[in-house]
Amino acid sequence: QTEVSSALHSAAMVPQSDSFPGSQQDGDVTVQLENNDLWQSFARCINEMIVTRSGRRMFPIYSVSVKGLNPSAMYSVYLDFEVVGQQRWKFVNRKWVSGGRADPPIQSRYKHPDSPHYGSHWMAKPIQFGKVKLTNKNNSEQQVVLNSLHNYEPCLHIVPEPGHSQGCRAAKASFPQTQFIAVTAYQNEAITELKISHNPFAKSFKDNAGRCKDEAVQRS
Amino acid sequence: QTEVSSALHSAAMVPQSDSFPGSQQDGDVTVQLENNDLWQSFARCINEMIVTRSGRRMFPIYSVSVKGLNPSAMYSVYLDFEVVGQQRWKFVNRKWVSGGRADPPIQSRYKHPDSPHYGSHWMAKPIQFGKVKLTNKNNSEQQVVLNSLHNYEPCLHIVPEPGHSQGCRAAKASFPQTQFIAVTAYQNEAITELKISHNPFAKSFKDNAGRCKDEAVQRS
DNA sequence: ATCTTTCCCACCTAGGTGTGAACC
DNA sequence: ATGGTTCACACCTAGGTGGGAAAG
Repeated sequence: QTEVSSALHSAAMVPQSDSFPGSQQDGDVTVQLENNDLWQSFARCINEMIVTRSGRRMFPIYSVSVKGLNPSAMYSVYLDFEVVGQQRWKFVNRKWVSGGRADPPIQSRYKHPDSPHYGSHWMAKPIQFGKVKLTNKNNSEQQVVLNSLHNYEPCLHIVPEPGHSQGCRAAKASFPQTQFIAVTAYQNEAITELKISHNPFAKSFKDNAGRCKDEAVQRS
Repeated sequence: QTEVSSALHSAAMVPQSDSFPGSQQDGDVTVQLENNDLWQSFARCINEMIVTRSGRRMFPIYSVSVKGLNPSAMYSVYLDFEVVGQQRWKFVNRKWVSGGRADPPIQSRYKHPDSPHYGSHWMAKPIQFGKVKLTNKNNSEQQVVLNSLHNYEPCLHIVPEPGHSQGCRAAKASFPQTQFIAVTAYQNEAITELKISHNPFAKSFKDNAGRCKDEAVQRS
C-alpha cells in the first residue's frame, strides 16, 4: 500500500518534458505554468480539490502563459482533466492507497470564457482559469464533472478556430505538479492548511491563535 | 429656458426609426433594446448617469438583442456615447436649462468584453453592457470618459472583424430613450428615486418608512 | 461501525449604491 | 456666496471558504 502511495507521489513530481518542469513546448508553441512554486508545495503533500453539487473553484488557480501562437489567427483554449492511472484512491492511516478499479471516465471539457480570441490576446497576459468549477453531478452547464477519489491531471488545449486559422496546429500541454485527487471533503490536514494559508476566501479559518471564533456566538 | 428644457425632453422621446421605438434596422441587421419600459420611465424624467474618477456603472444596464448577423462571421461589438446638441446643461429651479457651449468632445469607445465573437454568439442572447463604467477622468483604461453636464446618447456598433468576416457590413443602432445627462451628483430627485427603486445595489436607501437607518448608529 | 456525501452556517472577499460633509 | 466635484462611509449584492452536523 505504501508502495502505491509513493508511486502516486512520485508521478506528481516528475517533470513531463526535458526542460524546466513549469514549461512545455509543442511545436512552436511554448506553455509555462504560472505560480509553479505554489503548485509544487501542494503537490508535495498530494493535492486535493473539492467537488460539490453546485461546483467548486480550483485552488491554486490554473494559470499559464503562452508563446509562439500566430498573433492574427483565432484560437479557443480549453482545459480538461485526464484520469491518471486506472484506479481510485482511499485515504487510510493518513496515506493515499489504491481503492480499486477506476470508474468509467466522464468526458468534460471547459472552454476558457475569452474563447475564441486572437493569438495576440492569448499571449498578451497569463491565461487564468479562475472561474472553472469542479462538480460531481452532471449539471450540464459550464462545469467540469469529475469522479470523486480519482486522480486527475489538468490538460490545456489550444485549438485553432475552424475557418479562421488556416495552417495553424493545435497545441497541448500538461504539468504533473498540477495533479490532484478529487474529494468531497479534505482528507489530508496538510492540504487543508495550505488551502487556508493561501486562499483569501478562507481567511476566517486563519489566525485561530489570535481570535476565538466562538466568542461571537452567545446563544446555544 | 423652459423652451430649451422641453426641447431636450422631447428629443428624448421621439423614436429615431419608423417602427417600434425599441427596435432598429440597419441593412439586414435588427437591433432591439431590452428593458425598454424601464428606459422610458427614466427618459420621462430626463435621465442622469453618475460619473466618478474611478468609474461608475450605468443604470439601467444597456442591453440589446440582435438578429440578422452572419452566424459564422466574427464581429466585435462597441458602445460609444455621442453628444446630443452643442450645449452643456444646468439644473436650476428643478429644470434642466442650457448652460452654454459644449466642451470639445472626447473620443471614448467601449468594446464589449465578449469581443470578438461569432455572429451566432451575439444573437444567442441579449448583449449586456453591465460592466461598462463612466468616468470624468482619463484613466486610460477600459472606461468611458464623458464630460459632466453634457447630454449623451449611447450608440451601438457591430463591426465585422477584419480578415474574419469577408463581405459583412458594419451595423449601427441607437435609441433616444437611452439618452442621459452625465452628472457628478444627481440633480433631479425623481431620478434618484427611480434608481433606488430599481437598482438592487441601492437597496439600503429603500424602505425609509419601515426602518430608521440611524437607529444602529448609537454614537455621535 | 466506517467511509463518503450533503447541507447549512459564520466568515470572509470583492465591489456596487446613494449620502452628506468637505473641498474647490 | 454659488455650484460642481470629491471622498469616506454605511449598507447592500454576489458569491467563495472550510467547519461540523447530519444523512446516506
